[in-house]
Amino acid sequence: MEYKITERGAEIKLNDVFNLKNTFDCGQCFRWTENNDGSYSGIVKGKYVRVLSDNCNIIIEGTNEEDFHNIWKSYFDLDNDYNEIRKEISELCPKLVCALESMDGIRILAQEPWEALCSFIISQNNNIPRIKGIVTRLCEGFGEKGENGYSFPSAERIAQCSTEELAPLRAGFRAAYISDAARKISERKIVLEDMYTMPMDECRKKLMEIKGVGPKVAECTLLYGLHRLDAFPVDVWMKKALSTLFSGLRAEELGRYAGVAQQYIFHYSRLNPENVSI
DNA sequence: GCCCAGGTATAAA
DNA sequence: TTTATACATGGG
Repeated sequence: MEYKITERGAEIKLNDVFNLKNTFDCGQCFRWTENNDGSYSGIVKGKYVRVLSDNCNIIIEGTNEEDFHNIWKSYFDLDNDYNEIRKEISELCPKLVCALESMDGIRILAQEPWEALCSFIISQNNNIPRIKGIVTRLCEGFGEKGENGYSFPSAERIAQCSTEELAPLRAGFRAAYISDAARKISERKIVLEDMYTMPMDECRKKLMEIKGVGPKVAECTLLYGLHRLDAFPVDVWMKKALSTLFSGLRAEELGRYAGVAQQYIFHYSRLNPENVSI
């Protein structure tokens, strides 16, 4: 990865392709919006940027040297070469080559842990447009207002909210889960940042102490919020895809990049729904 | 109206 | 330990 910081922002040359649409609209995040020209805008840690991509060349518009190093380099996983990751996955599991080739340029974002946890609690039994709506109302209602939009509200802020205050989110039964998560995080009964290095089984167990967090939400939090690329969210679709499209493939076969593989499997199964049903 | 949405808590087999 | 049902809401 090479880069230079200009007046415009960070201009980066990668070894692998960065496909914005596949990355931002694949269901791993809910707060990036596409602009008319195909670029995307979003806010992370209260900082707004616009991202443009031309295959391996990307521009993070509106950032500076400091934020590039402290936020964007890790957020966009720029130090990982996804050609290398795909190569490792395909050597470990040749069955997946069709999936790896089906969707070029996906990256697994390193989102903020609390935002990921909260977002995936909201995602349960829900669809992406409505998840985005709830997350937007959460930010506009309780986040900090900046020049170009709102930040994601802290767990401390949400923990202060009564049931009535959360009602405008129209999150349904998930509102109580959001409250419980916010309380446990703000009281430090659960410390998400510890989970960057904790053994996976401990992380899962700890996360599932939160009401409304089951195996799926726990894995999503670990994969997308703590960048644990070995996490492996399994839902109904994944179960079906593993047993049909990939003839009995097991998660344990996928190694340290299981989470990346999972993203490709999910996409491939969505592209070929007729081959997924049992 | 009816069905479903990358689930989970709860109560029953 | 496994299997059924309710859960709030809104878009198709």
